[in-house]
Amino acid sequence: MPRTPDSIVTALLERNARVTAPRREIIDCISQVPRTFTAEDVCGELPHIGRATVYRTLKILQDADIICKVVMPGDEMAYSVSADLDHEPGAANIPPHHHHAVCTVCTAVRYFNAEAIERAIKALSLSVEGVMGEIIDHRIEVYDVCPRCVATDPE
Amino acid sequence: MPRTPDSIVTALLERNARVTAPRREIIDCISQVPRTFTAEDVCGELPHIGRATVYRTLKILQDADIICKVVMPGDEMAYSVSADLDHEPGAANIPPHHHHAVCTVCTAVRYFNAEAIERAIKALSLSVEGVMGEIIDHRIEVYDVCPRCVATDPE
DNA sequence: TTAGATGCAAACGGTTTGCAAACCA
DNA sequence: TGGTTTGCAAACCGTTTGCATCTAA
Repeated sequence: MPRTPDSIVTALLERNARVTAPRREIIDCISQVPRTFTAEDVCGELPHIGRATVYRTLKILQDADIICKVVMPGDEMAYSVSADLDHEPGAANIPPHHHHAVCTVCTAVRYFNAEAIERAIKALSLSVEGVMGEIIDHRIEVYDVCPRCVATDPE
Repeated sequence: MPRTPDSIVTALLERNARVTAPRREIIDCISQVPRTFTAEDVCGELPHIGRATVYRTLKILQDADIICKVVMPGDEMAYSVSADLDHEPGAANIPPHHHHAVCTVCTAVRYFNAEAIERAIKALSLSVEGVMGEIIDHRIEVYDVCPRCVATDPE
């Protein structure tokens, strides 16, 4: 379930942040595509909005877990609109633990959380004797060619 | 098996890169500690070496898989000296697939490659129906408190 | 009405580049 | 000796900040 502009506006209001015209435009801009983007991308799309406003707005959205950073194949960072998982039953306001699959062709990001991987990482602390200490957190990025790009690409 | 300055020098020579005095100093500097570092850190430690030289040398070392980038807990990138796995039997010149465990206290990086995790990620493409396409690569960062810091820290 | 948000321009920090001098193989 | 590498300084690029103006609540 992708983020709709409305759900983002609601999330902003819940955090007592004002919903201004520039913010609405930025929200519409980034929720139109499932691909990763940078602050500079948004500035390019919305040249009439001040750079500072774009950067400040993206920071707010990141703090609100509406967008998050993903590591791209070349080690650069980019933003991605988070999946709309916030209102799932039982999740309260804690953003659920998740990982990213990034398409190496179109940069579309999909979210997943595989129990098997979580279990394997927990088991790590035991298996690699003396190497791993107390595991606190982890980050996983999977790079793939997404189903749509697999279907499109001739080879 | 951590990287020794000598093994790094050898790796440079193999790539037909000259081993100059500044490069030696940089190599000694970064192989002295197991912690992550930035270009700026090296510039701070070796102020008599030009910034450009530091940046250029680190880029060469990265291209040679002697150092690599790791994602820190706050999403920033930092360098880490790679484990000296290049000359393992059968590995030829292909740098072996590995992942990072980063200590959230002292930033010490350790390397691991758990088969269980690799298998779990391969299984992903089947388990999350229609979400994952052709998996090309992946990146895992585990954040922990390393054994040494666990032993040191009072709580 | 007013705390909060905007836009501009300037400052900032990290990184890259051009080029003459210095150096390693 | 000749092709690399260095160091400096300037350029560059993405990001942040100060401040006067504007605006959503």
